[in-house]
Amino acid sequence: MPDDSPHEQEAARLANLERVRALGVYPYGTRAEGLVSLARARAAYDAGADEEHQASAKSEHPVDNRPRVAVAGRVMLKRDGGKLIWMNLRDGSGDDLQIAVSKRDCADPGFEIAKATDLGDIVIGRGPLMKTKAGEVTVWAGAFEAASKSLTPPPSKHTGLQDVELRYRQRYVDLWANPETLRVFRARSAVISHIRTLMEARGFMEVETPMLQALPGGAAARPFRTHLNALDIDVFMRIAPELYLKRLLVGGMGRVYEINRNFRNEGVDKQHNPEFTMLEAYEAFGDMGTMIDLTEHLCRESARLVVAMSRGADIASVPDTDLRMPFGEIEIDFGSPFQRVSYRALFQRALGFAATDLDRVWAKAEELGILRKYAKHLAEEGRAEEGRRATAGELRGQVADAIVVNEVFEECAEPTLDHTRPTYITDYPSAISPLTRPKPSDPELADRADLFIGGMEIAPHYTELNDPAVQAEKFRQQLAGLDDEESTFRNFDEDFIRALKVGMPPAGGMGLGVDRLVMMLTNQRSIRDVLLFPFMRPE
RNA sequence: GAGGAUGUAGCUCAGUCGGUAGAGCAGCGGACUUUUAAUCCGCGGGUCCCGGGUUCGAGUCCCGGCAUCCUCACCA
Repeated sequence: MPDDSPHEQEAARLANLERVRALGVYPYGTRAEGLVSLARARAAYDAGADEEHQASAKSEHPVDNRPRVAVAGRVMLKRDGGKLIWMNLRDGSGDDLQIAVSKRDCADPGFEIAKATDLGDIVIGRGPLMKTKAGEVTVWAGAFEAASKSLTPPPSKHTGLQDVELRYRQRYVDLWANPETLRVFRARSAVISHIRTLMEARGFMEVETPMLQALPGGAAARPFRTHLNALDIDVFMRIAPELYLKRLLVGGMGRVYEINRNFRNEGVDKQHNPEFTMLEAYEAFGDMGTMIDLTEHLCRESARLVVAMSRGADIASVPDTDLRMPFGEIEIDFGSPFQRVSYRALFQRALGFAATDLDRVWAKAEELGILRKYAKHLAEEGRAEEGRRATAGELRGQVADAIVVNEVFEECAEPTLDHTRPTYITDYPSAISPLTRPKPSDPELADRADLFIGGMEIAPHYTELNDPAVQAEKFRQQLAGLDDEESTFRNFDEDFIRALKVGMPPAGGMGLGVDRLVMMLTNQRSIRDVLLFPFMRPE
């Protein structure tokens, strides 16, 4: 009798669970020996079938020496033909494989277990590989075992799991129901592993620095605050590892890198998750230029890896000309040399006047409405008359020119970059680069370059500041410009200055947004699609 | 923070003008030893996101709320 409770489908599965138990079989399986992935099983057929077993079939006394395998997988499809049951299994190898359970050929109680198998169950099949009339490689089960029960009905076998929210919240279903999801995360894992290999090959040592910090620094961002009970003090999740990695340079570690999470208490959108993965690297006696070479190398070789994976080909066989990665409506060219343009040149090209032409910059800022938020800030701080918007003339002098130049730059110049060509913007203004060494030839400019790919900022590169006096002064300037809320967690890092006084070698540094790079390489428009468990509001 | 869209069966989705809640797959019963989204016969399954309101009557209209997505703002 059909169960008319709301949990009809679960009840049916529980009934099948009991059918398996009644056979004297534990439905949730045990350790299993000799299993091969479905992809390897298929490969075993291709390798073994042509030579051995076909040679045997043609001989006078054919023996059944078809390759025998043991496979495990989740049941995606089931076609019960009465005394012969067909199923399609899926595992994490990125392949599906068909299995047939015949009443005649399968050892007891395998056939009865197969009868009681529901879509979504995990099963084990052992037997020879064969090809059906239609040419499909199939495990002809001599034994069939239950490995785990799925009490929950699976998503549609046609469409998979489409609901975006469910895909993020129930990634454990998304991963096996939607092959594309598994593809993205296999690529992500391989890229990060490959980056480690590339970094080690260049002599960089991986380190781990504090994620729980008493004094969050190294970037301009609001931190998460938490509490350390043992000492009864507030501590912070790190916003960047930079100040600790530089301490390691002082200590004599010449080339260090860290791949780990940063936490920033800010907006959540398609490009920002509260926690995200960053590669940060520092090279003693390098500079911005060596770092630029490094990120270009890492990005290009990561692209090569992803292309090789998609082809099932060797990484060395993929030429630079094939590194055109689809991203939405465009293709991003990772194979050609990355382009370079200076901050001021890009500004001039996009705006039609120089970044140093401050009258026109301020006028443009006012035209764009950029000044409004500063007027609001000033009003909130009581530095301007309340209820009235300060004019550009009044704001000028209270807001740094470089900040306004940069607002105009980000609004008007950055979007004009060719999204199909990864591009370094070089020679940023020193005033907005507090941890970077000013250029000796022009102290107004910093030895800093930012890599943009597909319209997204992927990585900044710096020639690091190692003069403790200059660094201390820049810290002071930065703190002076902060409002009350920010200054409660932004402090002058005395120990970092003390470390610089010990002497840090000249160095290049960079930070690469790993999630964003993976987005580019896997054609995902949202950072949530490259994070296994993106942050979600609690249900 | 503002605006827009979405929320209906386990999954994917229809639902017209306000008038008894629909389909495919999944599920249940039956048949079937080479099927490929198996097929054939039969059957059951609903907090229409939540809470109010209008109405004789609300999945549908109105108000409030929640969640997700998109755009913008904020934010390196």
